Amino acid sequence: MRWSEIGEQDCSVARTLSVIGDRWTMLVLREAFMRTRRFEDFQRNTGAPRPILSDRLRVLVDNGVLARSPYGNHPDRFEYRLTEKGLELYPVVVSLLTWGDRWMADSDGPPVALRHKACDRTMHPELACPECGEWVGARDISTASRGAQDGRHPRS
Amino acid sequence: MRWSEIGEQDCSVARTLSVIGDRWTMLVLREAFMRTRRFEDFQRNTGAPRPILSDRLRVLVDNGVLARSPYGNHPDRFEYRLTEKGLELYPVVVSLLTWGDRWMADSDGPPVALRHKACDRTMHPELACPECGEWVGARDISTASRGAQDGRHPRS
DNA sequence: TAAGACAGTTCGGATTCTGAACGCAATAGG
DNA sequence: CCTATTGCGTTCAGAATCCGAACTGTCTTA
Repeated sequence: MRWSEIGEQDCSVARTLSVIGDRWTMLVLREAFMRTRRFEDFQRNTGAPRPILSDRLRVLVDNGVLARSPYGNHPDRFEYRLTEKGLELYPVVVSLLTWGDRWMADSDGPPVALRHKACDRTMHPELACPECGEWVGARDISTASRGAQDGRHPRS
Repeated sequence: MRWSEIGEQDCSVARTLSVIGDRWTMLVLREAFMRTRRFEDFQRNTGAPRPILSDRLRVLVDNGVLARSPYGNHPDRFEYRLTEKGLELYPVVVSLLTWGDRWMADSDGPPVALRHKACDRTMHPELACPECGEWVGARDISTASRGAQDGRHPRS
């Protein structure tokens, strides 16, 4: 199977990756969450080659994760902002950051700290069950696939 | 900048991606969380080409995300299991799944449901602040970078 | 008038990916 | 005993991507 066909899998993880699973894309999103909006800034901060960045921004816009809107004129200039759909990728980016802080940090400690505005404390968000409020980890959850009687075998 | 140098950025997201940011790797992890352990099963379920899968498994093992242990003999056979380090990637995978369920589902609904064992309910975990217990989204958090006086410019 | 910022696009060599085939040991079937 | 079949990779060569450098084109600033 080709990478370009992964979105066809009957799996929400695969379908998500078909939009944001490319190399560099996640770094573009990191920047977007850090309020980067312009091409040059995305390029400088992510380090992505220009043709790649150009392509990734296009894909994200086509998929409604970023919105491209004009901000200057003569010559026309555009900025890229997260849409509501894009903002909901925050848990993905934060989870990557949290894991990196825990397992990949060097002796200087985490490069960036997260502060919860409401309680004014530094922290790493964790997953909890919205039904009962308990914290959840890998061992607290089981999966049930939609019936396989349709001949397909969903993965997740 | 080349993708292979991504881990050199002073950023926890980038360092995490240097381990799990390759194409196919996330699908391998999805399988690992669904209790897939053998090469053939990873291959069948992810659809990754064999040489790619072989490489990705090696990288994950080298980075301590998966453990490779013998389970048969003559010929030697090995299985791949998540380590503690690997299990902590659960929030990343669940977040991808949640976003896919919300934004990429087809008319059949989510292919797989998550059940919280403790309260026996179907749900999607959400992020909360471990300090105060409040639910948190992108707008509830601010970032503070380690001082830039060292000449480096951490991204996150 | 010249230089620089900005937002891309074009080009071609360098990397990666990918499907098909192979290797090699054991096991199952006839 | 001979022949699949399963399992776990590796090898190979053509195809697809990547990526650095250079270029385009329009304004702004010196």
